[in-house]
Amino acid sequence: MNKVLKNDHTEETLFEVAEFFKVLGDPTRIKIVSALFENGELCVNDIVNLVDVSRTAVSHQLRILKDKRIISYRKEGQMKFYHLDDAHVEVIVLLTITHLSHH
Amino acid sequence: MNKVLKNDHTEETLFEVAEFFKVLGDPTRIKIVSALFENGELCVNDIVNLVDVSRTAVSHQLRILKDKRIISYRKEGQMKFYHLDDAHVEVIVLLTITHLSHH
DNA sequence: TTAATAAGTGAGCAAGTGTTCACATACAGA
DNA sequence: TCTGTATGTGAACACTTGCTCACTTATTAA
Repeated sequence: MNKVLKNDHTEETLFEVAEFFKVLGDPTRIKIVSALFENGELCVNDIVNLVDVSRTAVSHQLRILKDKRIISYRKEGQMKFYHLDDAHVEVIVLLTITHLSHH
Repeated sequence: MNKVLKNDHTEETLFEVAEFFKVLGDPTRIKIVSALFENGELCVNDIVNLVDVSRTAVSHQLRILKDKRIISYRKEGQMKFYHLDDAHVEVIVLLTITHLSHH
């Protein structure tokens, strides 16, 4: 109690970490992210079929994931092919799955 | 599009992953977790001082973290010393901080 | 037993969130 | 141009969430 308490990570950094986890902390969004790192690239319709959520709801969630730089897309004709923006995300999710399976 | 789409991780597993991320996806809770892995063990009062949130709010969040098996405590007299329940959590958070800093 | 300290609980409420509905935009083919 | 397909947007709304307030429990010391 009278030892010096540490608080190395800044308020700002931890807030960003919380923001990142909050985005992945939704069933629809984590399903989208999982579908993307298992298939590499998917158009919106494929995502809708895989995650079993309405087209509109998927669109809204894709925007949130895009805004947070977790995914991006490649346009081809009238279709958009989404993919993970950063391999780190896959590592973090897989590590978490491993962690939870050991519980 | 006509290739076989993969969906290896079960709905159930992904839901648990989302639950886990949701718990860490709150500024107060991530600050508590961060304070715990930097100091090893802390009593409630120390946590209150470090995270700058009311005693009551900290109590509520400690309960959520405890229910999700992210932290546990050791009782000593009238005080409770909280600590992380699993080293994986620290790895996941630190990996995420690294990921975000490369952005 | 009384008072003080450490921590937790439950109701209430303001703020935030995810979905749906109706509508809009963008592109391709006839 | 008109039609169909692929995708996105904004408002509305029910549901969730994190905080505060008042109160409670547990432990220790006087």
